Amino acid sequence: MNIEQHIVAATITAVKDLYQQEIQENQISLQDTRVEFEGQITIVVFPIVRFSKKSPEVTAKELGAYLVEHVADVTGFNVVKGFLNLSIADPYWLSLLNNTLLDKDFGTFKPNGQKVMVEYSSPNTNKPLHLGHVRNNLLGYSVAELLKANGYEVFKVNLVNDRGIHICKSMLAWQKFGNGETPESSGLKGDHLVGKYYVIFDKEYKKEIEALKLAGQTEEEAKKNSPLIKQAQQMLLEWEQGNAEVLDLWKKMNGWVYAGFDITYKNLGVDFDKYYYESNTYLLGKDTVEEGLNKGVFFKKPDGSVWIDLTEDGLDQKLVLRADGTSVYITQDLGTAEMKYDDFKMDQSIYVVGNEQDYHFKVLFLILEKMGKTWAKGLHHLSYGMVDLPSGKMKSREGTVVDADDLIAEMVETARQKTEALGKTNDFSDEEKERLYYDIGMGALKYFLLKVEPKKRLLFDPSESIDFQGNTGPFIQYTHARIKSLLSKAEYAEYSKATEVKDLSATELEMIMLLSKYPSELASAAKGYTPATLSNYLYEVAKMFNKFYHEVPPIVKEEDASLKQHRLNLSFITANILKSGMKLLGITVPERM
RNA sequence: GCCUUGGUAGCUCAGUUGGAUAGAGCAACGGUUUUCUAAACCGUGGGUCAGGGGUUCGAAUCCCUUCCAGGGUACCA
Repeated sequence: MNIEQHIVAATITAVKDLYQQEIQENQISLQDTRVEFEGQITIVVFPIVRFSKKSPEVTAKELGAYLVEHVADVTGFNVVKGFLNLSIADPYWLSLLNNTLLDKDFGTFKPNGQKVMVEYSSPNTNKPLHLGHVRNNLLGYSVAELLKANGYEVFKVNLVNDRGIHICKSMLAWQKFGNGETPESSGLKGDHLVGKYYVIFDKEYKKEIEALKLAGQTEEEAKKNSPLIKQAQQMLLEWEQGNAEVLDLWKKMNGWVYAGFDITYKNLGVDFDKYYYESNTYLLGKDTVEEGLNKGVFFKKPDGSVWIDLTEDGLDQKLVLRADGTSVYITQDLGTAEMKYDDFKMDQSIYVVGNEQDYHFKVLFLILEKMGKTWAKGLHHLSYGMVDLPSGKMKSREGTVVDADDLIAEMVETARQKTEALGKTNDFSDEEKERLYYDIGMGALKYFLLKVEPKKRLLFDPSESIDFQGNTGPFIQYTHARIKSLLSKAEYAEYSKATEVKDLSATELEMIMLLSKYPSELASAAKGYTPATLSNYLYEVAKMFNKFYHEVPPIVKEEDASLKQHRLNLSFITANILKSGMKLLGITVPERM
């Protein structure tokens, strides 16, 4: 039992002894004591007043006296309005540091036997990745790692959208205007080359629409009648019929894209346990529709189209199969969900997809539940906000996107400039330097994106570079490197208890309290599927260490061996938390920088 | 129209099951290096928590309402 649990238990018996009343555990509210008051743990007494039938101040005083008498580590108290501030003796915190924080298993969780799938990235193979995809990838990766750290068995899955009319657009444009251009001949990364033709298609398509409009057609007619769009549709049809020429082109161009994606994924540091391809799954779901019809979950309209009526759930009627028997988006998602479950039998399945699809997933999950799929309750849409530019939305077709590869290169370059300006890497080898600039640049980028709550939209201004100071990745990386340097200068070999230490400074005490929260931070980050809370926690830890480091005399020169060991122990656990926590964000912390 | 998510300092963001005087960073201004890495530390200024109403001992947080912004809205994904 930790001190909080002792206090809660003692408060329950106190209410019994003092007021002859039964209070429930969840009615007792504990919080950290604000720094301006004495004490470490505060009981909010307002909820207890209805049991004591006395004023908040009197209740607090009686309870405080009771706790000092009955709980060993509570050594004093003071009352400010309705708040009972408890002082906990230093030996308790020292023992917490020596026995809990420095335990080898601190901050780790045992396997919990649960399986969870995280589907993320899920790119289209007609264009390169942009900043929006970067947010998706980092979020998915980090959430997967967080779940792993919490004891789940995790499967990372990438469902690649490799077919459809948009893919045919790139293919058609390349065929017509490409003159056989290849990544080799152009020097372009494969995904960028394909993306170039996607943009060309759109440009030519718009030209045709304009021409048709001049010839008297409406916008709508022109969009339908443009020869290019008709050819693209024809190509899609041929693809579905297995036309060898079309399939060859499709394979060739997708191959270019995958080679490009591999590089971007590697730079982002993300990985997958399994890839699914829509070219293999797009026909799935028709059996599910049949099953739903038999179960009476769906109904057929006179034209033959199949629907579900969700009006009783506050939603609309939703089409699940076209009258001609072909699939819509949700048809294949129904089938794919089933297939994924058959493959992995997971307890939870998380879809990392932007908030523009909130409605789609609400419907998808509801349908599966109505069909009686027991696993449907484990499905979760991790919805995140769009990344906007000051000018508004990013649009691939119009070229107003922040390209992922460009951004990564810029971040690394900025890291190089800033680091060299500080002159700290003069004794680094070239290889070490490159590695460091990459780690710092990516640290800045990843932290920038992950520290914001997923569901909030995110504003990125390309004209302002991402910070390297303050609440940033590099600040935390720097703090880690600083500790590592300290430990090595002090020839800190390994942890041993510093039993002679009797007193703690205010900052040391605060540090111990903060560090002890690491496991619960990991748990709540995983529970809420949000790396943002962990990010902000790690920032607090780094900030606290820098304060400690600054106000304490040089530890390396400390003559009191036990005090020195104690301070190094504190530094050591701080570095461990920063390193392992940042790793869950996908960020590498350098040993020196 | 309807559904949904947001709105907190000049900017970017925190803010726990409702708890004490709403916090950080950036930007601005001032200070700190004969002391273990100054990507750091300390300080100053900066707020109608979008507006209004309600519930409560207590509301940025819960409820109602208005405004603003994003997203969705029956055969795109």
